[in-house]
Parts: sequence; C-alpha cells; structure tokens
Amino acid sequence: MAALLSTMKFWKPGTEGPGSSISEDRQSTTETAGTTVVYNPYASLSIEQQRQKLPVFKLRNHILYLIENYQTVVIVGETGCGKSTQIPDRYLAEAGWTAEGKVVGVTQPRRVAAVSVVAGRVAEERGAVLGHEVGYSIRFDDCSDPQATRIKFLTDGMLVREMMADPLLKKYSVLMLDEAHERTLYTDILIGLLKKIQKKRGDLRLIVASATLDAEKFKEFFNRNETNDPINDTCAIMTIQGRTFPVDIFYTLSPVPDYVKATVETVMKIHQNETDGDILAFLTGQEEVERVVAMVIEQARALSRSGMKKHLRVLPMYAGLPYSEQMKVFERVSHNVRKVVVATNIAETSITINGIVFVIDCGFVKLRAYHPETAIESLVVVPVSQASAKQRAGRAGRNRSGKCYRVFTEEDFEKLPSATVPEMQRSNLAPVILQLKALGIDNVLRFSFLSPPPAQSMVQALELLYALGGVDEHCQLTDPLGLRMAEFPLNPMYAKMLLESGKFGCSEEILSVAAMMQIQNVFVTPPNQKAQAAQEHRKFAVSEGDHLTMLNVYEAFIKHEKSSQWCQEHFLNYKGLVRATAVREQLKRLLSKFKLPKTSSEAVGDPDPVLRCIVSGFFGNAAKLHYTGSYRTIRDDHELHIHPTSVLYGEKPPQWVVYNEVIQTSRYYMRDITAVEPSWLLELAPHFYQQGTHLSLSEKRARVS
DNA sequence: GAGCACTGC
Repeated sequence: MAALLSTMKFWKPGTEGPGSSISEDRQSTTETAGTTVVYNPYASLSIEQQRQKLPVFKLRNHILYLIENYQTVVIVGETGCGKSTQIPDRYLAEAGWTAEGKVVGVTQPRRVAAVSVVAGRVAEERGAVLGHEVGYSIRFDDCSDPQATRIKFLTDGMLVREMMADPLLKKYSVLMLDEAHERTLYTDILIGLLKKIQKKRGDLRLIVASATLDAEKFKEFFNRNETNDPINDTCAIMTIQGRTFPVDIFYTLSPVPDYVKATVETVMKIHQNETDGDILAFLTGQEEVERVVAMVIEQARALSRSGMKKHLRVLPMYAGLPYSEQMKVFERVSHNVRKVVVATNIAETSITINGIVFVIDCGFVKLRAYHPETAIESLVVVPVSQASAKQRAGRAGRNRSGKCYRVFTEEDFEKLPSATVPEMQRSNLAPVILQLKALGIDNVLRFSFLSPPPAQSMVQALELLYALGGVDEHCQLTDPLGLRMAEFPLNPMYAKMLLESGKFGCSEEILSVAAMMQIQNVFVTPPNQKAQAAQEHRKFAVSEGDHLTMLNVYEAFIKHEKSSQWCQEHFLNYKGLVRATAVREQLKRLLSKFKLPKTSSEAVGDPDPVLRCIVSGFFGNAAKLHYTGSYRTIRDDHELHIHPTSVLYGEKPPQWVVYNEVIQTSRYYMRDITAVEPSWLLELAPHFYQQGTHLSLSEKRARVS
C-alpha cells in the first residue's frame, strides 16, 4: 500500500492555461429510463431574464444573417449554451422560418434530450400545450401534430425514418443537428443524406451544432464552393461562448500501474482533504465499478473507525444495474455525507448528476470495435480521446467550479487521440446499407460519408444482405423482401426471421422472440443477491437455448398481467419488459401492413417451427461443437465460446447452434444461442451451405458435415 | 468455470 501511495502522492496541475479549465452549461437534464428531471438554475428569474442570460441571445441577428445567406451554418458552442432551445424557438420562428406550414426540426442523439427540451419549453410558457406548436417525435412516442407543430424535436434515427416517407424532407425549412460532434451512427447517416438533399433543395437550411474540434471538418464537408473565393462559400462557422464554471485539471506526475487502485486512493484523498462536494469516478465496466465501490467502502469504514466525522455514500452506476439502484445516485445526501458515484461511460453523456464537484478519470473507456475481415464485433478497453476526457472533466463544473483528477500524466494526455473514432467506422454496416438502399442510394460505396467506413465493412454488409435475399446479385434492393426488411427497426437478420415467420406458422411467437432480443439485461442480478437471482432465472430456462427462454419470460410476463411486483420477485427487468411489449406492438403493426399471416404454434406445442424460423434469419451465424469443448463457426472455422449469460452456459453443450452475435472480450463469445439441427441449415439456406463432401467446394459455400 | 461500454429506429 505504501508503495502505491507514493506514486499517487503528487498531483500536477494542467499547464494548458485557461484552456485547462473546462466549462459546461448549467441547464441540465437528469434521466434514467423514462424519468425526466429538468434542472433550471435560473428558476427564480423571470423567463425574459433567463433568456437574456443565455449567451446566444446577443447573437440573434448574427445567426439570422448567416442562416439567410449560407445553406449550412456550423455553430460551435458547449452543450446547452442555449442553442438548441433559443435558436429554433425564438429566432427562427420569429424570423419567419416556420411560416406557410414549414417546420423547423431539431435532432438529438438521445430520446430523453428530445423530450426534455420540449417539456422544459412548455413548462416555462404558460398556455403552451405539449405537442401543438412545439412537439417531439421519438420511437413509441409521437407528441407532435402534423398540422400545428412548427418546431419539432426528434431523435436523429427518427428523422432518418421520416425520410423513408418523405425523401426530400419537404416540410422542413431548417434542420438543426444537435450534438453532431458525438458522431453517432444515425447523425452520420443524416449528415451524408442531408448533403445530398441540399443539392436538390436550395431552400433547405442546415445548422450543425458541434464542439470546436470538428467545425472545420463539417465546413469542408458541406461547403459547395468550388472556387477559391470565400465569397462563394455555402457554409459558415460561428462560435457561441459558453457560460462556464472553471474546472481545474490535475494529472499524476508519473504513470500509474493500476488505475483501479489509483482511483480508490484518489477518492480517499479528496475525501480527507476537501471540505465538501460529491465525487464522480469514471471506469470502464461493471466489474471495475463494483471493485472500486467495495474498496472505497472498506477504506471509508476504516476511516470512520479512526474518528472521521464526514461519511461516504458510495454508489455504483452502470446500465445493467437494476433501475431502483440506478435512481440512488440522484438522491440527495445530508450535509455530513459525501456522495461518491462510481460509473461507466453512462455518466459521460447519458445521465447528469447534480452536485458533482470532483471528477476522477481513469483514462480508459470500453468501446465497440468491428473487425471487417471476420465480421466480428468486440468490446475493447482503449484509452479515452481528449474530447471524451474534456467531456468527463466538464461533469465537475455544472454547479460551481470543480476539479478533475486524471489518473494519467499530462504527457500521456497529449498523446491521446483528439476524438473518438466515429461509430460508422467501427460498426457492422448491414443495417446502415439496407437503410441507405431503401432511401434510393444505389451506389453505397460512393455515398458521401463524412468519415468513410472501411470498404471491407461495406462488402461484408452487402454479402450478408445478399445471403438474406435483401439485395440481388447486382446489389439492388429486392422487392418486396429487401424493401420490407428495411422498414423494420431491426437488424436485417431479425427482419428476415420475422418476415418468414408466417410460413413457419409461428409469427406470434417470433414477434415475442424478436421483441425480447431488443432488450438488454432482461435478467437482473443485484450484486448482493446473486444466488437468489440465478435460482429465479433458472425457472425460465429451457434446454433449447436463449430464444425460447426469452419467449418463456415474455409469455409469463403477459400471463402475470405485466406486474412489476412479479418482475421484482423473479429478478426481471420490468422497464425492459414493458419496452418489449411496445417493440412487439410496433413489429406486429408492420407484419399486418405487409398482410402477412398471423399464426401461432402454441396449440401444436412443438418448438421446432420457432427454432426453424430463427434459423431462417440467423443461418449465417451457425457453429458446431468442437472436440475441445468450444465451438467453431461453420463459415470460417473461427473458435467461439458460450457466453456466461447464456442459459446454455454450464449445461451439456448442443452439437449445433445458431447465435445472434459474437462479442470479443477475453474470448470470442456467442450471445443469445439456440440449439439447432444441421439439416435445417441445409434445408433453409441451401444457397449458403451445402452438404460436406470429399470434393473441394466453392470458397463461398461452407460445409455442413 | 467464470462475464456483461452506451445509444437509437
């Protein structure tokens, strides 16, 4: 301990000068899974006073001038400097951009942001009705009126959906993409599509709200000036100063051998040396979070025994945590208690906790990566980007000036990548390509991506879509199969499975399976009740695998009248299951729209139709048991293992399985697995598999033997 | 015998 402490004894303030202070807005929203708390620091001021405090207010004329004269305006400003509310609402609407039935649209990467902006706006304006003049539209919740709504907030994914019905987005006069610097998959899709639309719609104005770093990249992308004279620019950049609390940045003097231990020590050091203020620590995953929580609790006990008056309340925060546990991080604590929240990346953008004064940044993050050669996704721990580190630090300055302790050296910070690789470049592109094709982008390889994905990722996506029958040999979307697949808000394998379910006589069951597979963490396991939870979960498990197990859970949930009490008793994710019912409804509506037969295999009581139907979508993800005890993919003999969350984990392993996805962590793990018969693969995907023989086979075909 | 960043349609 002493040796470790010595590495942590010294902190070095950042040397960036004023830049080392990170600032953030003070209007914040706090939310988990459906509950929204709007925090307004200016609640005691009149509405007009509040508005004038926002920095955008002064820039009104400048903004309006730019929007009048440039097709695209990149607005640089800290999140929530007022731009997403003030610009559309007060400026654009007042200047006539919502006249003649036109709409100003504002997109957000996350659902809650879209809702809370509208809710906040309605709350402050007496007489305003939610969903009339100002509305929002997110999946499962359209709170807008096609006739009355003039300013519409939506998730970026929702706007992509709207384009399927209205490819030129004719009703919009201005579109504002908020948080564009996050570079989510859908924001990037929109960026490419909007550039295309702009060529046909000179009247459409685009506002891209971004952080400093990316402004020039956005400008280069959207600027259609082909001369050297800036007078012909079609894109302009403007900067809004944020109102900020300074955050002092500290680095370690030397590299730290173990950031988990170092984080614990930093928490204790802050607790002993600083009078008040809550602490937020960033780690990469659930396991690290739980470890830090346990270690801090232990050390805090020792401190209390030795007479420390101020106590610690240590709380974990990650997406897989039961909802009631998550809510604890928002509870207020009494003045002689200091709150310590130990969180994953969920606290970087998705949730905001008030009262945080100290941030500890371990310097790493767990990210999804995609290997285009093998079409395998993985979760890898990588160093954070500078942009991420700044965002984390900003979490300390929401209520007053704060401090951020980076558990790495300033030298190492300088070596970090400036921004995180956009999701587009580290994802399976099959859903993206399908969507683009449905929107009439024939040559996806020539689509103007702001950051083009690896060509191999696109090839993998096209091969999968071809195997599923969604595109033909010329890579053209098939009619009706490909067109219908694109309409489902699902990965194409699920869409195929659903569209085939009528044939197998089990569409009711497959609807439930598909809906359940969209929910994360159906089984919840509180850290202190692991054994009981596992015992309850076993009650739903069947030897066929995870899909039928999930079907059991869903049907039991319905049988027990969607009772939250029942969910709690069986350690099931209530909110998740409620969401599954909503997803199922949506999918069912789509099946009805295509006039596909509604069938059920329940009366037959035979699971085979459901299993065969799953194979019709997931035949590409098949694996065979190897004599070593692990599995090998049929396609390319890749070694796979059963994920410990699977009900088949620790059971007698089936000879043949199909799986929904592979995740690489310490090994390659299959998630959501079902036992199948090899004959089904041959029967349902003869174009993909053929019977193994001694003769050499074409490379494209894999053997089932 | 041993593991699950986070969104979104």
